Amino acid sequence: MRKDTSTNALNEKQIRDSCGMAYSLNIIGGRWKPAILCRLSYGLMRYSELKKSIEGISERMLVAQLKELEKDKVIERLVYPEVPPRVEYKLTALGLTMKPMLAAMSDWGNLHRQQVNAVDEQTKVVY
Amino acid sequence: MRKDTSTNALNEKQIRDSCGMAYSLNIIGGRWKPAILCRLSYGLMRYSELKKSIEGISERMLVAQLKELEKDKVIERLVYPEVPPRVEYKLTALGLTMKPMLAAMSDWGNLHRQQVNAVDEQTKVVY
DNA sequence: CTGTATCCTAGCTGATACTG
DNA sequence: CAGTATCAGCTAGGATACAG
Repeated sequence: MRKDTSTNALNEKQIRDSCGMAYSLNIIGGRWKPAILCRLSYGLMRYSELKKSIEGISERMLVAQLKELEKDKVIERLVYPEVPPRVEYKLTALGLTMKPMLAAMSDWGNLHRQQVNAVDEQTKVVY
Repeated sequence: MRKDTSTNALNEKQIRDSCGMAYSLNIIGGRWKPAILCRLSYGLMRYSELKKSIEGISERMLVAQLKELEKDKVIERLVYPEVPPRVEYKLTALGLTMKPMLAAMSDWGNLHRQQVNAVDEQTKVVY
């Protein structure tokens, strides 16, 4: 394995890392999945709770994202055959393994957001 | 702070977490930024090296993503007024603080990808 | 070598209405 | 309550040619 040219040379590990990251993004990326996963990381919630808590999401998108997450086996759908119907969503065992990653992402985001606010806008804090 | 109803109740921390995560995704999300950040996390690279190492990316997208990352202050653009021109990209101090998050994401992705391969396809391993 | 400029497509996303 | 169905718009992304 040659040390190669002047600057940074590609190696297999970097390629794999990039693939892994892209793979994670495929699952947790997009506009709504972070919000869903974050909420479910605190415990199970039912459909209507998710819908109410995630401001601006349409039913169409909520259902679509939940389905994808279910397909990827990170969340689980629990249907109770009652009237009125009740459906709950929760992280699977695999989903729970994402918590460190999710935590790292929200931590960095919150920290950086604060810094940006502090530098650029001084007082503007939006939650 | 009431304990609220039957299942999981929203609280301020969850909202913030979700925002932080979405904020991170705004910066590192998309199809190409993970690949770029992963490579630069190992050290500086010049434009042509990035282009060559990231298979399938067009010049248009590479430039666009690099510009966004620069605007977000996570990478830095170093221009050497030479002939032929040379431009290098590297993580900023802020960009370096992302490394734990990036590592968490690539680790989880690689691990989960292996599991999926192991369960669903036995032998198929694509890098 | 390091980009711009132009045009084009596909799929994500939103709004709304409807159903078991 | 927990979804489906349909239509339409936007924008991220891709192909190609050109420029400093």
